[in-house]
Amino acid sequence: MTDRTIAKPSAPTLEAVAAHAGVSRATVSRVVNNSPKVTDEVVAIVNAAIDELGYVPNRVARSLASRKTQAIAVIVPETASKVFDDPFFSSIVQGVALHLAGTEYTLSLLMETENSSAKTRRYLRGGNVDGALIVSHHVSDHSYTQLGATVPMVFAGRPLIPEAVASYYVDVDNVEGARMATNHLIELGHTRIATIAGRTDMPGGHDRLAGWRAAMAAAGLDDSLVAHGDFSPADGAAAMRALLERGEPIDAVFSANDQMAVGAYSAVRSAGLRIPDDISIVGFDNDRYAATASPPLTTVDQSPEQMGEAMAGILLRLIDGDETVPNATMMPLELVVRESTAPRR
Amino acid sequence: MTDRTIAKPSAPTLEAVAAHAGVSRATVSRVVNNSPKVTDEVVAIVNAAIDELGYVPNRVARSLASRKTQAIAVIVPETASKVFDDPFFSSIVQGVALHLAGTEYTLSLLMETENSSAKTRRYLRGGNVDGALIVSHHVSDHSYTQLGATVPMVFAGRPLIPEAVASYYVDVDNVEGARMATNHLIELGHTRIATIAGRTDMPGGHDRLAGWRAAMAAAGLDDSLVAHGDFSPADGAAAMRALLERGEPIDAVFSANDQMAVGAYSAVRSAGLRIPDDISIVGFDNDRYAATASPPLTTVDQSPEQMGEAMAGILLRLIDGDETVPNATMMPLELVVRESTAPRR
DNA sequence: GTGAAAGCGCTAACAC
DNA sequence: GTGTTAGCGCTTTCAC
Repeated sequence: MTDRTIAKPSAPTLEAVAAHAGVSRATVSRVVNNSPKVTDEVVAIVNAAIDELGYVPNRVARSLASRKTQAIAVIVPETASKVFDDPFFSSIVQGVALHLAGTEYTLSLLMETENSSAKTRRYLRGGNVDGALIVSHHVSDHSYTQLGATVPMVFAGRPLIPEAVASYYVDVDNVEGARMATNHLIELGHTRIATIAGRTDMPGGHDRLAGWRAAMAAAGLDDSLVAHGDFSPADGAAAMRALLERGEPIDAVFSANDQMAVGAYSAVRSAGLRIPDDISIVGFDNDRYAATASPPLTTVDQSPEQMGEAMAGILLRLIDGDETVPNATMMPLELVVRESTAPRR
Repeated sequence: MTDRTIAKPSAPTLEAVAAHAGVSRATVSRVVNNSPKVTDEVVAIVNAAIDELGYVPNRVARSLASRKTQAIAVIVPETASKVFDDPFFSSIVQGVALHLAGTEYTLSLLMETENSSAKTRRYLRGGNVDGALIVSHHVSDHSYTQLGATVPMVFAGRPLIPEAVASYYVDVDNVEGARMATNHLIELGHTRIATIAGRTDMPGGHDRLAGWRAAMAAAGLDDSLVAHGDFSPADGAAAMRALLERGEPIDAVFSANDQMAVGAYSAVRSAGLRIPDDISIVGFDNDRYAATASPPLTTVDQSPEQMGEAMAGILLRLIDGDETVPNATMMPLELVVRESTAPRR
């Protein structure tokens, strides 16, 4: 086999392969696309020609003709540093990458820059990709929804705006997760359970507070111990301090996310109290703050990586024209019990 | 004017704009591409038609005709989790994204998966992108070098294999950085300076050891205190332990990276010694381990973000056919003095 | 300055 | 099964 793969200046075209193999371009195209209706013999000849010439199909030409790009975009309307530092985002992208690895699709990562929203829209409408995944904490970014009619897309998280009802999204049942976390505390015998809630204008913040309320109500407990924060450790510390300063007894806390829970740790300690001996704490997210906290934080695991995988899977089905895809897909949530919670003394 | 912009299933084409504006397709194309040779009047008419129709050029068709994709790939032959967890990788990608934000280029992120090396090669040769950035710690991945003839590419880090001499890369002067770090220790009055070297089959490991040797030799100091590790904290601890067990006096240590330096911290303490009182330690990389270590680690900052920006800039010049781009571009290195180093007592 | 026409490299009917 | 013939939507000479 003359395997002379000399680096030619211009890549060989399908036409060159056809000539070399003595068949038509259509046949070469069929072979390249694994069409079943080609003689094994011809397939062999064509493949030999392909190898000999080192032919690689031009994806752009292919895309133009087939109207498929075999690429999807992951749009994260956040700065690059945020995207890489926030484990939620990075895990989702990881999940997407994982799912795509088993396919022929490639991934384009679009992050927000100054006013790149317009740039992103043009990108989406310019036929660069077959579909898009929108990942954001900000509800407002469901504004991309309108483009859903042009190109299939799947969102991470439930849309808050009503116009987006018809959009596709993958989410976790935050209400249920918060309920699980709170019930865990209740089962341990705690009765004075506070919550450090997040911003309620975000679906997650809103629903987690609702879940806590639901669990408290179901157990007939007082649900007045509420403080709010914006999901950062500093906010968690401040919220915990505020809770403690009320002077009312508190034997457990449910925090809307791990970062605030870890912030609460320091406030609890500054008050001379121990975790979990005096106060049990449960977080939400199971991010890296949770596992490395001391003591390790009991939390609700939402596996953003699985979420990313699910999003990619759904998008691909949408691209394939699957009409049976449900608008909402809920991911399972799991309580991870660690050492920050203990039975009431 | 019959301005019925009803949401058509298929996007308006350049042809539709031409018809709407009463000009030829060529003229519309010229307007879209800001050609100077079009009357202001005509430009206005065409732009009006574009707005009215909500026309967005199809990038794929454009790419096929112009033979430019306006996209570059960032290839990181590592698993997605590694890419996102290792600050070196994520910072480079951030830098690239930053640079690209000011251009019309988009970024495709390709991470390694099982046997995706072949997939990546096809991607590169398939005309998906105008150029590629290869970011890896593994020298072997300079194997992509051969493709450099097909599509422009820029590597992060100097190639170790000789065949790659003609490739483009951005790197830091590791020898100089190690020398700076070591000289800092020497200037503080230390004389028994050990080094925890990395793997010498990696350019960084090799050169940092060489820099330490050079500085020690220049100062006429003994350069026998050498231990090796594979860049992890555990390796750093083991290496430090080995150094200490020699029983020879040591008053300072230069570690080939921050992670090993932090590992050395624990070994030093287990031996009942204090940092920097008994032993001064300098790291390399200025990653997040360095800043959060206690005491904060004096280290050499290599700013991978700037490196990413530089790589993107160089690649774009290469794509533009700039013949004056040098093969090697060295990024400045800076010593960040923190509290892990102190004058000899 | 503007238009006509010829592709870019491939896929997709439609014949044979 | 295989070849023929049109395009996909745009850029780009080349005339005018």
